[in-house]
Amino acid sequence: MIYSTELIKGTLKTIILKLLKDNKRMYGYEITQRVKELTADRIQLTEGALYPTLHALEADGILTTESEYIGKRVRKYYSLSPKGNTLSKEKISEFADFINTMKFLLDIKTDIA
Amino acid sequence: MIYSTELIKGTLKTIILKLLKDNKRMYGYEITQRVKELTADRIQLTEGALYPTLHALEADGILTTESEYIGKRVRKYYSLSPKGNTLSKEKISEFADFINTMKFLLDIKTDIA
DNA sequence: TCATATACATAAGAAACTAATGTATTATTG
DNA sequence: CAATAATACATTAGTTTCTTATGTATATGA
Repeated sequence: MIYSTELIKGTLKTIILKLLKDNKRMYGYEITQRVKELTADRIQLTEGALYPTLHALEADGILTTESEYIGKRVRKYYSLSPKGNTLSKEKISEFADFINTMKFLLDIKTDIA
Repeated sequence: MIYSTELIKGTLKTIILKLLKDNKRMYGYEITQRVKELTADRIQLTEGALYPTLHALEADGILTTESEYIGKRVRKYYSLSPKGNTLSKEKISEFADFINTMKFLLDIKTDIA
């Protein structure tokens, strides 16, 4: 199943914050690949959405960056700031709560598997 | 918990289609009240989002309408067309699938209650 | 060597929302 | 019975956030 784009909207920040919570530091391209892999291609982040969001999170003091050269190519690593660490937890639990509300509203049964 | 607006984005159509699937016919204001009630005020649809969406769904042949006078006031009832009935099922199962993907991605445990 | 993958970035336009405003009727309550 | 809140529709300006396209450059594999 490929999700309609409208459905994924609003989840990008949460996804980024979750991955960085688990991985200490990641670079943009790596994030796109990891999400693709973890969701069996169901969610494919586009660069046009990802990079501006990363820049905004950095500007807000939620992410910090370190740039490194890999050969001649720059790679920009992102990490959670303390503020970002807090926000990460908040966003994930907000989404967990949202799931429960929507499951009730849409009368969706949990799979027992 | 009050959800961040970005989170609810993209779920409006699905919510409308689910309510109309269960209720045969409903009017706009009724939909806002029902959602508020069913979610314990967690999701509050705004009229500026709801009415244009209802109009768009009608224009797409997904919803049909009947206007009735209640006293001197017009009330506009919406119902699912056959096409809308199909779409309703699709949207709900798409969201159910999306929930599972996100639960896995964010490592969210299902509540056993 | 040619195509694909890696890796960053921006920018125009579209979609979908918020917040505000507008109009009008009906019900409640002090 | 006057004022307020609730009911019920609708639109619009502006914002956010995305898509799609484009741009630049290096690295890899066939």
